[in-house]
Amino acid sequence: MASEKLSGLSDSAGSLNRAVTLLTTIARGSRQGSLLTELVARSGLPRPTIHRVLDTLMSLGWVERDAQSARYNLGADLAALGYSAICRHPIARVAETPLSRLAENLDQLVYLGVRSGLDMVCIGRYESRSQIQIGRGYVGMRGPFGMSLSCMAMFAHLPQDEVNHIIEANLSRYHRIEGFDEAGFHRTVAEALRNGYGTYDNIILDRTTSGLAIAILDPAGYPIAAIGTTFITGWLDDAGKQRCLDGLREAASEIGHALFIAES
Amino acid sequence: MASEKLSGLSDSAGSLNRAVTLLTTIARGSRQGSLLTELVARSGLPRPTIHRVLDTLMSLGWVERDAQSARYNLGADLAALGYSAICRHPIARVAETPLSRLAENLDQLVYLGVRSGLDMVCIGRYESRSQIQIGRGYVGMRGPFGMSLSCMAMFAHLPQDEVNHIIEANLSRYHRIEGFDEAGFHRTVAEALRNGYGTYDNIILDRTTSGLAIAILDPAGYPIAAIGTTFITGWLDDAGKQRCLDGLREAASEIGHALFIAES
DNA sequence: TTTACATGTCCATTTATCGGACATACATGG
DNA sequence: CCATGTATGTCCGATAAATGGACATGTAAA
Repeated sequence: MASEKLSGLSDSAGSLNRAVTLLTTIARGSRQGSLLTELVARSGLPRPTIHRVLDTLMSLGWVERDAQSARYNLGADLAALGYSAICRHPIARVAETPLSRLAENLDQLVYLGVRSGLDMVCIGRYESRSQIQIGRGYVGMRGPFGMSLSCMAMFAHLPQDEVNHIIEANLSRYHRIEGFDEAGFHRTVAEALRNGYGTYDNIILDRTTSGLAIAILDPAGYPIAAIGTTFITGWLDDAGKQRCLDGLREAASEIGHALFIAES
Repeated sequence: MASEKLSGLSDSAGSLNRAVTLLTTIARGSRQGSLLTELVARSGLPRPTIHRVLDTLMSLGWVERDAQSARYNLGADLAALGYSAICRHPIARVAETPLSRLAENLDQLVYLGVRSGLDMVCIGRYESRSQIQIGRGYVGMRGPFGMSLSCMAMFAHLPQDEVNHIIEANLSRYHRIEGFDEAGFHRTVAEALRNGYGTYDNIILDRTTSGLAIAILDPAGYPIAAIGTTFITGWLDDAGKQRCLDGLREAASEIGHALFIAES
């Protein structure tokens, strides 16, 4: 248990790496923040080191600590920097219109997600007018890459090596999730690779919802994001699923064009 | 010239401080990113150090470099972390509804901004249905604190020491802005302190627009954000301005309540 | 060719990081 | 009341990393 490497790449630059590892670990935790002990367990770093780095990060405003709960959380200055970083990566802005429209047309919840290292981050959630919204994801939610619908769509376009590497590196994290079914997971991944899009039926976290997802590709064919939609299992027949797929494909293509053709 | 201290607080923890300074410097620059030389001039750090730290930040995905322009910019992984940081600071989410409504009621552009150290960061822009949108600000824009409308409203609620410190520390940055009028600036600040809200008439950057702003306070009375609205100078009479102020006050109070009373 | 500018790299010196070990605080329970 | 477990705070010598002056390269203008 514990002691994963978060980066997966470089090992240079000590304290900065430690800081990034810690911030990522906090981001992976609950929205209420994390206790120091939890960070020790999840990051695998020595406790005094975490303590020291967190002090530095707090003095920089990148980490805050709730007075009551003593939980560490991402700080306001990091959020402020986040706004600047986000506005230079226009994917969410470009996706806003087509995905809001799609959610309305399908009358279903639509998600937009990107990969960040070994994680999947939800960067958009578009609700329909229906009272019933299937899904508990929220913008900013971060989980192990592979555990959400959109990941399946991206697996279908990632090089096989990369898929294997991600799954292998994240397997211990998958197993920490209650009700994880490894055989079912591998079947779902294989199906995604075969279909070229992501499907999601009664696997992993949720036994009553299904979903479909399509990747957004850069000009080289590499998946940079994915959009997915969820519904209650059995509520859509094949024609309904096809309508979802068509809508997702159209939106993905529209977003890809806006990103790579309209750019400068 | 150049060589400002960005932090203003701590001097411990070498490389991490350097990294944060650099990221902030990049965020302060144009949306297209910054050349290494520009970062040298604006950050005041030695060039080899910047070069090295940027390499590290690039290996972490926190900084990217455009192949053509050779400009450094905030990276995708920093943006992803930004989503997580932002969703733990619910101000923008809470502000969405009241400020969209306000923009519609006033039929004017409404901004939401927060302070981050010596900078002001725009974290919300709410457009009316009018074809005429007065203002070039965008979400993620970062500038020296004191140069925008919302800062005036926050000055009115900051301790005098802090006001003086910010202005003194930023004065050289103000002067770098074309057309900066120091006397007019000080008059505007004094007026904000007297009124308790921010006004903005023909000063600083823009000679044709005016604005009004109100701070959002935490329970201790400390300003955590500000909302402002802009219009063409002379287009509003005193009654119109009063209507703006009332709307801003109401929205500020609503956001403050949602943040601090509804919270757990 | 010369001058100027932006960037890339080296490496001896300096300095901060590292983390095991120890200390504190506060529950719970026998 | 003390033993036990758990979460956190701090010290400090050994170690490893950051530092930045100096030099090198590539490129465009004079």
